[in-house]
Amino acid sequence: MKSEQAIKSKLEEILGLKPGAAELETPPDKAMGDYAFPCFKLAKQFRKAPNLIAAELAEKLSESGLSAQAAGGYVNFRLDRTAFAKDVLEAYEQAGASYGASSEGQGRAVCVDYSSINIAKPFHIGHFRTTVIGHSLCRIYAKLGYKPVGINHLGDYGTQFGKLIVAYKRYGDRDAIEQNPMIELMKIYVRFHEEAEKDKSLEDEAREWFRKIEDGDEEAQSLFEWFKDMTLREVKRVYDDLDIEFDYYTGESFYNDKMAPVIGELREKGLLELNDGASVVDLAEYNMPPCLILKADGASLYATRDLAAAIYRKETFDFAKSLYVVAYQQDLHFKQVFKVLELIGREWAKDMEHVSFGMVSLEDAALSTRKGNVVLLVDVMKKAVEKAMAIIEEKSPGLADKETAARRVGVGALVFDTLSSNRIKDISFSWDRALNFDGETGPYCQYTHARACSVLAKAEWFPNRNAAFDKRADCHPPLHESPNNTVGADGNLPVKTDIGDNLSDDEAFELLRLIEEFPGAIKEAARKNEPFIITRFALDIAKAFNKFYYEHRIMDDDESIRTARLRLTAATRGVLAEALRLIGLYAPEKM
RNA sequence: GCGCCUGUAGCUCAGUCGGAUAGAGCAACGGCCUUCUAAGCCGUGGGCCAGGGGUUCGAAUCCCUUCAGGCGCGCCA
Repeated sequence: MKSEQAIKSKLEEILGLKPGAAELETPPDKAMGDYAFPCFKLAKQFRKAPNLIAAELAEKLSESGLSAQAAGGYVNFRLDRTAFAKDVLEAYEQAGASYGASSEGQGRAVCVDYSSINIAKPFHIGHFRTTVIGHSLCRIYAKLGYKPVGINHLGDYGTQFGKLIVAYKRYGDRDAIEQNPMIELMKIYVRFHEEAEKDKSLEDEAREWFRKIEDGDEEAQSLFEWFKDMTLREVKRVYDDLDIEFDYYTGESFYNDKMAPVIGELREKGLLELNDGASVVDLAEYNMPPCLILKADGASLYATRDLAAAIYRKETFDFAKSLYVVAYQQDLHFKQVFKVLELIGREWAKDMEHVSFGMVSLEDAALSTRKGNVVLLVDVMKKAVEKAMAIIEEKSPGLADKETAARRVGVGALVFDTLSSNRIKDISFSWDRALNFDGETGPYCQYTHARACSVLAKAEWFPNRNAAFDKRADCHPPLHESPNNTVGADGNLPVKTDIGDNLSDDEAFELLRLIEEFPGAIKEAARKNEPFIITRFALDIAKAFNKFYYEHRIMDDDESIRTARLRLTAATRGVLAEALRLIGLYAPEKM
């Protein structure tokens, strides 16, 4: 029996079930078989004990040449591993760069609103989650044939900037701020809040300055632009290290002149009602508090801006999906916004999704810029890279371009750590965990990749070995830049060798099974908007490879064994590199 | 008060559509480098799946309920 699908079809045929009805499971112990079919549900239908059904089924299946065995109420199957190995490797080698890719997106846009930093606020570890989740989703959707549109919805609007100007004019030192913008701006911002406790007039002053920004006052405007420039300059360094590029930096202020139509439409459709002077959309019918659209003084609010932004994005990109990678504190806000869109007849409201995630806390205290209780991302990155460098100096002193390797491994550890549990879970930031390079970590996966590369290099099997490759020898590029189905760029290596039963051992089989599962894992990650599925996959395949590597000598003296194992190594390496790329990690060739 | 989310090993977390004996990593302890990278591999110990009821042949998983924690609930974003 070659594949899971073939087993299912046969079962359905014998039992007279409709296609797709038979579900297979994986037995708890490999010795039992590769797939299992539980017969308990059939007991009622056939009025027979499950173990009897299993026994009869196993007999019938065996008659038709399958390796089926009854065990209690289960029928266990063993695959024809030789044929399976051939199928999986050929599928991979044929697809090459596009293995796991699909065209289901048909080039349609998926808007991903993520990272969305605040101007003049430091990039702290709390922002890291939205940044890496959003980035990974962009790559996953691109893999499935969508066109991701990465939007950094800047927090560039609000009285906070009035406060900052007041703080700057009172306590700011231009040179100090130029030297170390985010830290210094944070300091004066914190000081503003301390002083404002004592002197309420500061708040009024701040509101006045904010009004001046909006009115286009020259001094206010230029100060604001200065804050914005410094923030973007600093944050782009972080994005460079993470290999992130945004398509748009259209922030909140971008929608200032785009809210009138939607407000008008709400009013026209009779959805807007006055309540204590404010204009709201009542959502009691949907078990939600009212959605505030306009303040009593007529000013717009957060929701107003998001409604305008949603409509703008639909009109501009005609998205298939529009995602908001924002912490779960805003669950209600997005529910309200989506509902209001539905109420004004935007049927595409169903295509919007709040990709919410848990809070990041610091030693049991919430992160708060205002209180100055932050861990800056640049500091964490710096420490991680230093640690990676120290390990490289110790273990691979001869490595070329150690700086790049250290940066990729150090940053990779942080990204991987952030993507290594379900989005919804809260995270308590821990230096120990973030800087751990052992066990289920990014460096572990990267190390495994480098190990595989090392074997392939030794066999002179490295894909695409050429001058360009040598220049970037520190770090392997994504799979799509380096299709490794071109095994033997030297042109003298056999690709279509007969695998025979050289890959029928448990360790090779586990790897083949994972390679086969990769395309499904990508789809599931997209369906759930959960990059963690890919993180888990990367760990699984890395573990399986290390086990394989330990149990079997890849560079065996026997040529047919060696070739088969090298093909498996090449495929594993390619899939692992691609999995890492999908969650935003580089896969170094050496480390 | 109301709503949403979370609760699995000392710690951090997996656990698919309800399936066989609940799995990893960290930390602790003990093994494995003259063979392809030891950032690795193997082993040992560690569990009332928060508690209680129910549905089911079968529940960590579904339903009800209690408890604990987090978040949100009109003029911030």
